[in-house]
Amino acid sequence: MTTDFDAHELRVVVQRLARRIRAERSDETLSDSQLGVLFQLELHGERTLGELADNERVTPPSMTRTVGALVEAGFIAKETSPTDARKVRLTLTTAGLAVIAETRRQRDAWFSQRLDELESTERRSLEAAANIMQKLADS
Amino acid sequence: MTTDFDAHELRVVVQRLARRIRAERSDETLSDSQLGVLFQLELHGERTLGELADNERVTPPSMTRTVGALVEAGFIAKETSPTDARKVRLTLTTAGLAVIAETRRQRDAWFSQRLDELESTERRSLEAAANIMQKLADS
DNA sequence: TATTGTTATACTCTATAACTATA
DNA sequence: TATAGTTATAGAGTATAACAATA
Repeated sequence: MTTDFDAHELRVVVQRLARRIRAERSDETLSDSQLGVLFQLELHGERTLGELADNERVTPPSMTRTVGALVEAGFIAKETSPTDARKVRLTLTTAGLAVIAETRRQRDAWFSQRLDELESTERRSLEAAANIMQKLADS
Repeated sequence: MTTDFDAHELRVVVQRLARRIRAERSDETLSDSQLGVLFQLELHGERTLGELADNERVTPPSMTRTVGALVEAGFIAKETSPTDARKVRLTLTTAGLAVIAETRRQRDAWFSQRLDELESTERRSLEAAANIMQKLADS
């Protein structure tokens, strides 16, 4: 079919672009797993340790360690759940919110700049493709 | 401007899709760094240890270890450079070529399947965007 | 002397197994 | 008994520092 194109080529370019974006993070104070936890908490407001471990696909012992570092750094708060004393309730602190905002700002900065350099038709192409890629990522 | 859209949204979806593709690799016998070396050797034919370390952005001691594992597994061959005895010349073996082909096949399989489920207009959108993303990744 | 790669050692992140506290 | 989380311990992967071999 004439409209078909190479799945391989698209896959590779998506992975390459993701690596390029990732390399742009200049502030290296937090590991990927630590950032993942902060973004989870931003999304959900509060989470238990087990929920975070499931979401990030790591084991509970790993999450205990990751959470411990974030508590020590002052980015998240940890307290026993009021309804079930086995559980721990984790929430973002003000400092945690700030570090998320700053990380996002850094990551977006490079990308925004590149987008600004494109033709408007190219931006529209990307906008249309973004929705389709969202579907692919969710499947 | 009405044609502008959120750089943040596009960045996130690219990263999410890349993670999704990556998660699809079912054969977990090789680490990411090991696979990176094999793909480098496929691209360049032969490399020295230092060249591989630079390309993969790791230190020479790390690359010594990675290369050692690949030599032991039989995927690459290691010999002293004929022109400079300080250097080691690394090349792919037949088994190395095979494992690259299989990895690529696995990664493409999931993605091809998802693309087949799209409308042809959606595929055309992605095709157009792929070229633009290539430019972005190269910038 | 400078360069290429290796060895020694340590740190980070992750895992499994065994344990404690609570339901 | 089952569940939530922690502690003990080990295995990858990476780094810096010190070293050996070669240019």
